[in-house]
Amino acid sequence: MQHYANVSINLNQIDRSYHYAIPTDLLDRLQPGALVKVPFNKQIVQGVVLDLIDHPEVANPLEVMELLSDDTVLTPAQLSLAQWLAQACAAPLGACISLMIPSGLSQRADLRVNKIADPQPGSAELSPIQKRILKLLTERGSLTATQLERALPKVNWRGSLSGLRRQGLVRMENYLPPPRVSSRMVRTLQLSIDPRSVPLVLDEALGSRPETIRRRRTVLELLAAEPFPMDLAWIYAQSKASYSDLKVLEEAGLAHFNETEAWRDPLENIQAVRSSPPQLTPDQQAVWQTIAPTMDGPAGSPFLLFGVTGSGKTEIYLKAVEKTLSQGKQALVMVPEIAMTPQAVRRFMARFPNQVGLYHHKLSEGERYDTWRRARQGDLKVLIGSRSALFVPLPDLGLIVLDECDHESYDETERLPYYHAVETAQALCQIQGAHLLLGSATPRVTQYYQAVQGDWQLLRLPRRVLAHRDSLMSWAAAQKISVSIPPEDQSVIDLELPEVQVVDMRRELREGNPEVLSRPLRQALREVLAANQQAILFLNRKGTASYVFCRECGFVLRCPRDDQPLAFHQVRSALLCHQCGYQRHMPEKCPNCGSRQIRQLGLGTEKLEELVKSAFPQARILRWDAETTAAKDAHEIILSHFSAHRADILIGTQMLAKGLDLPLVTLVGIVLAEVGLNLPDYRAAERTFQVLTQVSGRAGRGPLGGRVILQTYEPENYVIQAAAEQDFETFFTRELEARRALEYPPFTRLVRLEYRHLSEEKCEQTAHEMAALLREAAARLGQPQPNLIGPLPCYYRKTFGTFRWQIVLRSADPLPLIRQLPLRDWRVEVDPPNLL
DNA sequence: AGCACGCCGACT
DNA sequence: GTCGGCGTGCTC
Repeated sequence: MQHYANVSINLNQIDRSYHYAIPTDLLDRLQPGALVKVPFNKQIVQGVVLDLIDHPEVANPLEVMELLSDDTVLTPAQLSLAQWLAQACAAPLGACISLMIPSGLSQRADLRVNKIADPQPGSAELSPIQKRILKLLTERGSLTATQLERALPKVNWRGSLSGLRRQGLVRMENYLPPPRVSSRMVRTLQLSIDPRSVPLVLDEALGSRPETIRRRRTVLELLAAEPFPMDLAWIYAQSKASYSDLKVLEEAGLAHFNETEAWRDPLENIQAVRSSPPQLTPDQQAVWQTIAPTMDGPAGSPFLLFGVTGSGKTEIYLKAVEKTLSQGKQALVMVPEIAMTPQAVRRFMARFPNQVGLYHHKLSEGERYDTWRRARQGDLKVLIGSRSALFVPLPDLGLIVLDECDHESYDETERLPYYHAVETAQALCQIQGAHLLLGSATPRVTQYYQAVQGDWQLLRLPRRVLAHRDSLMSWAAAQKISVSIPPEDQSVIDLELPEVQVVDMRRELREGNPEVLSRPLRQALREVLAANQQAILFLNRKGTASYVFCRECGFVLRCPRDDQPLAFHQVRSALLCHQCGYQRHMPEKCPNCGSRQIRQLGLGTEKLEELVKSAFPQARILRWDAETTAAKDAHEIILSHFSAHRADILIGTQMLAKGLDLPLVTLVGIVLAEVGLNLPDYRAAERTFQVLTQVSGRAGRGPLGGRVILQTYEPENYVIQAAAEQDFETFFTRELEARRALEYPPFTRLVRLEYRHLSEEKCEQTAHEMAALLREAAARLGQPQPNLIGPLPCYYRKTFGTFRWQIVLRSADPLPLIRQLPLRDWRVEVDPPNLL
């Protein structure tokens, strides 16, 4: 019998597990994955049993205090996934396990403080803080750490408390507060007799007054018609009966009360009409014929479904899910920004009624808890969610669909572990033997590289499908417009990509137009307004801040050593290369053409709105960016206003790239295409290409067609040109060569080490010490000198008053080296999504 | 994470 | 002189 448990502590920074003795009453109830309460360094905390062991590594381990879950909280697959995550992300195991505990169940240690004596007149004087604490305790009785924190913000009350305890004035007690969620139970009533004997029940058994007898008989008939226990609320609504009526039926032995669990379901009030699969287009047919036979066999390499928005990827997802369900397995469907895209959920609900669950961080704790339990029981066959849905247990997982796999919301950047949903999904599929289907209109360079290398299987849906004939006709009728529709026999209509016109802004300036809006864009806007159609103006705000370029010739100031754009640093009034640390003064004149028109970019959406307003005073303008969407539901409000044609021009940032079909939009104006391209980051080119093609795709989503006007100071740049041609292959080939030359992924792997501190000197010093440790560790491992970028200040050098410095390590296999380092207080990102 | 311990500057 | 700031080490 194994009398000890190896327990992972559910605290974010704990990087190892600890051994505890199992008390006899728990000996046969503890198993790997169980949630337990344990003492830990004078605290009481939550932990998860990793495994049961015979011999503890310390002499007299403390005992497990309590089993907190009847069932295990983590499935075996989840335990494996947590261990994989800890390795892959170089993150503490505790943080990885915490991800998989539904937030309502997770408990944090708390402190309760009680006053046990009044200060004696003769004894030592109390400090001001101690007096305040005692006063609070006298007024309010016992206080928890949370309450003290609220009452005494920014005060070190913990330190003062220990003094009070030494004097015997207060008692402190560590405890674990109860979980915040539990199952919601509803009372039900069920027939105790055979339904066929209900008509035989005598009136006398039901009561004395005819009215009462009728009410109670109605209840019996209701129950007889329904073989399952019935909610009391449902009975009341249908029968006018009251609780006392039901009680009488119970006492007469005709029915009995029961309790069943009521699921809190975020999809409860969403209507979806059941729909059957449409006929596949020939392209879809071809793709499906590759996927379907593979899905009959064991899981192999992932599929990458490469197709522009509107090319019909979702129908393939639906087919794959359908096949998974027919094999008796569960499917996980991951969608970025799920909270903002109810239409995707509706489509799955319509195809798989009553089998779909929804999971994302905006749900209530109760909804998440119930969805988690239904998924674990195998009740839910399809789970749709954001990246956090990866950590919902699906014991019979057969398929993961990951839509728009290039999307940045699949990278966790806020808190530990800094994981990537695509790689994590891949690991989970491997653990559970499930198939993986990725989809993207604009895959990342690293992702497409995997596909061309053959690690992933590439599938293409090259054409945009406009719409099915019927829905198109009804839309046109509703808008009171006439559309020309191709011949009768085509039920599906292909849609051409919009035409893109590149406007050279240097030429505009030379020819006497110094404005932000070029003459062709103004003209196009005039035409759109005259035709009562809609336009979108796009300005990529990311990176508008600080690169320096010449308006005369388009020249961007770059590092002479490695060609990275130089960033302008206000404080030092200097230009700095974030790749190698090269530094120089801001020049007076353009080094390329001698013009004095050299400046850093300073245009935002707000300024743009102002310019457009004065140029087109009659137009109704909406602005859509981080500022105007701060309020709750602002996204939907702005979008619905615009799609209802209550505005003519929508001005916005990258948010515009995604979103609804807007068929009345016939013009997309890209105000300055190369913004973002000049951020000092290795993925700047691919992000710019992605956002430009996505925004261009907003034009011409309807039968009215559409066009794109792309303004730029760098019309020769390969990213701009490829985006204008919507030519992914050319972009990919050129970008891959650039990555190879600069030793960036996919040719190396990166690890970003970031240090934050209030003092910049401290940052700089600590970063240099760490760089030295890195070199020592490499030598110890017998590796060549590590390939480092930095130590350097981050591009966003100061955020919320703290300074940031970073070291980037480039290596084919950086993890063994990273594991050698004392990285407490450092932020460690393996395969960082950016280097800013 | 949070607690103890030990070292330092600021103020009674 | 001590209060309370913070850096460091440890938790079965």
